[in-house]
Amino acid sequence: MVTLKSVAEELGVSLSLVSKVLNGRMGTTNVTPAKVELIKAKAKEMGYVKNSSAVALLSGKQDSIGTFLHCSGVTGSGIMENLLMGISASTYRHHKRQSLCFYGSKEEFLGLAKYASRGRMDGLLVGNITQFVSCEKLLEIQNNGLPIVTMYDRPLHPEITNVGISQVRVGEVGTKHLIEQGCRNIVNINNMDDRLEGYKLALKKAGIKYSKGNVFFVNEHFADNGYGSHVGEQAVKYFMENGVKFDGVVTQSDRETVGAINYLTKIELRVPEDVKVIGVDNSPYCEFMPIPLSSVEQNPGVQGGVATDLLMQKIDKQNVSSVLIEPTLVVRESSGGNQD
Amino acid sequence: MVTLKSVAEELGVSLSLVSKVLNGRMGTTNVTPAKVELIKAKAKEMGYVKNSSAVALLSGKQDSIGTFLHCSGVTGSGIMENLLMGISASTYRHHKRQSLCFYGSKEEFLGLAKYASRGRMDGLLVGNITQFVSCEKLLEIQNNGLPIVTMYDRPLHPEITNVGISQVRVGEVGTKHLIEQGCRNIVNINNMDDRLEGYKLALKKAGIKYSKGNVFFVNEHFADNGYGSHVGEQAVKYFMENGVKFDGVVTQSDRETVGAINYLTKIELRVPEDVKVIGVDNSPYCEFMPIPLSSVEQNPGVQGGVATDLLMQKIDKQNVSSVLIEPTLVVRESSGGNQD
DNA sequence: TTGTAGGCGTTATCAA
DNA sequence: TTGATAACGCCTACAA
Repeated sequence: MVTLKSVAEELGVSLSLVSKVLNGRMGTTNVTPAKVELIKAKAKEMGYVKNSSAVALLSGKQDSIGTFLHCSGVTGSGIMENLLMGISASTYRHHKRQSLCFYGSKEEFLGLAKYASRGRMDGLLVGNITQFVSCEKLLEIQNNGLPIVTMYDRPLHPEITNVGISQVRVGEVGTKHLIEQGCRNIVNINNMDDRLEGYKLALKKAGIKYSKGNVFFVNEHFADNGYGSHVGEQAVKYFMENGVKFDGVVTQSDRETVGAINYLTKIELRVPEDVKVIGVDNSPYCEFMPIPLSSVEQNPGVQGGVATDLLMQKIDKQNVSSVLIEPTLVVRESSGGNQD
Repeated sequence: MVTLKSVAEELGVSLSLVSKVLNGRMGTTNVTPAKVELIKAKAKEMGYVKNSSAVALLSGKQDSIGTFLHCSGVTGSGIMENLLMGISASTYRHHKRQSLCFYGSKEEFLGLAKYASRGRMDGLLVGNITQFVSCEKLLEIQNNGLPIVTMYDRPLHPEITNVGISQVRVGEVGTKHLIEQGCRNIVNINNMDDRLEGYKLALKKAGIKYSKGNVFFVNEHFADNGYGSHVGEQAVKYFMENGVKFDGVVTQSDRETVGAINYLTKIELRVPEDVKVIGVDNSPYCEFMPIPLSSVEQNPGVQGGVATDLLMQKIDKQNVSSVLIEPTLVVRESSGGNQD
């Protein structure tokens, strides 16, 4: 390994001179410019690179943040890719490195948690979905001096900074859009209280009465949390069989939207002419589906970036508080937005 | 920060004793079992975690590998997610950490390259697409003692170990499948020599004559490399307008498959009855499209895992050579596989 | 059975 | 203008 010492010996100068020259720390004095160039050239020639462990040991800073993500997520939605890109871009901006780990079970999470300390990283980002995370463990880690920022829908604990997506707004934005598109009987596929609240809010603001019969509560029909296309399909089927009249469907994922549209098409209802549909995630496939899908974009990239920025501030001992990211409406054909 | 020293002082014992106890290195001698427990308990109570910088400095091992990925990729295909999962799982198995960085330009790549050395990581994984990568730089890094494994279709250089996907096989597997499904006039959307070779190979093995007119060479029609749904659409349109008769289409992505099917549907050709279509990537949306898509899965997760395993071997000074991963056929309705 | 010393590569301070 | 030295936290060999 090429060290400062080896460069210095090669040139017959002292180690500390090489260090100063390479770091541009020569104080007010002048080293011979020729010597400076010589040293720099030699270091480059030998392929010298600073040993980050030594720097970290000395400075007490790792220049690295840890990222623990639950490995699931709605595959194909682009959420994880975008989240990672957002984190990566911010990390790069702050000249830090990112140490990424996935976990799939509580054991794996606790296994990772062992390494979460100042001796290994300057801060920790935890996110994707709350499953398997131990709030006590995170508090313990933070109390041991490692700043943490989580990326969940809502904060796990008042003392742990969180960057979430406003799920109330997710529900509201989609519903509001369909209302503006002329829908008056909007059904909702739901498995999240906040989104239901947003749905109700939008209806209320438009003076439309809320009816419980217009909501398909996923957990009453499926063991899992839904989000798959089969849920969209079943929900629409359920509404039809129960004689619920509707001209709009607010789903909770793009997959559900696909399922809903597949079923509507099968029973010869036209989208968006007869029924308008909007989903959540703005998945990449939205734009090239036979009927392009309108969707509420949750902006995971922004979430990752903001979370990283906040973590950097926390590392710098600044006070930060939890944040909610606003979702964005993306209008395409399934809600009658872009017909030509 | 909790250090060995602080634990030792708290207990009034020596630092080295704590070190020995926590590492289970007490040799043949016996420390009082009670004392061992006491030390362990105290360390846990104080939240002691080994300082990885200090260990790395001492051992010369970072216990960390770097991953440099180009940030593009076919969004929504799940390739990047799966690649990362594969790398992550293997990294975890080897008790290493993964330092992830994305780059989008040559400058960014070279910016990352500066940090690629033994003083920061034990090895380096580079992949996704070859764009902006400097082969000379990688060679320089490797010559400076950092083992590298790339994840590209083909090796950049004989001295840099590569884990690729056999693109010849990708072309062959899809074509062969359509032949087995009864197709005899198979057209091909193409922008990759290896896949074209695979396409020809499959035809040859089946005794079907290759005709250049059956291939839509993407670069003759588009400035970019294609892979989007518009390419599939245009390609099918092109074949129709040129009077090419076909009963099967081998595309080079699932997006192209969607575009092709969209166009075929528009001109009232039925998939898979009249025309069978197969794509590449086995993207998550394949299974819930109105017509579920058959696809050739490139197994990026396996690629990432194998690349990481090989890198670990390289780090251990073992000789390794480049590897090609076999693609896998996934049959669904678009090729007439799963009709019910 | 327990404690001490040296060194990993770097930087900052102080001395020459 | 340049060089020597201590310190960061840990581990290993060796001394007591």
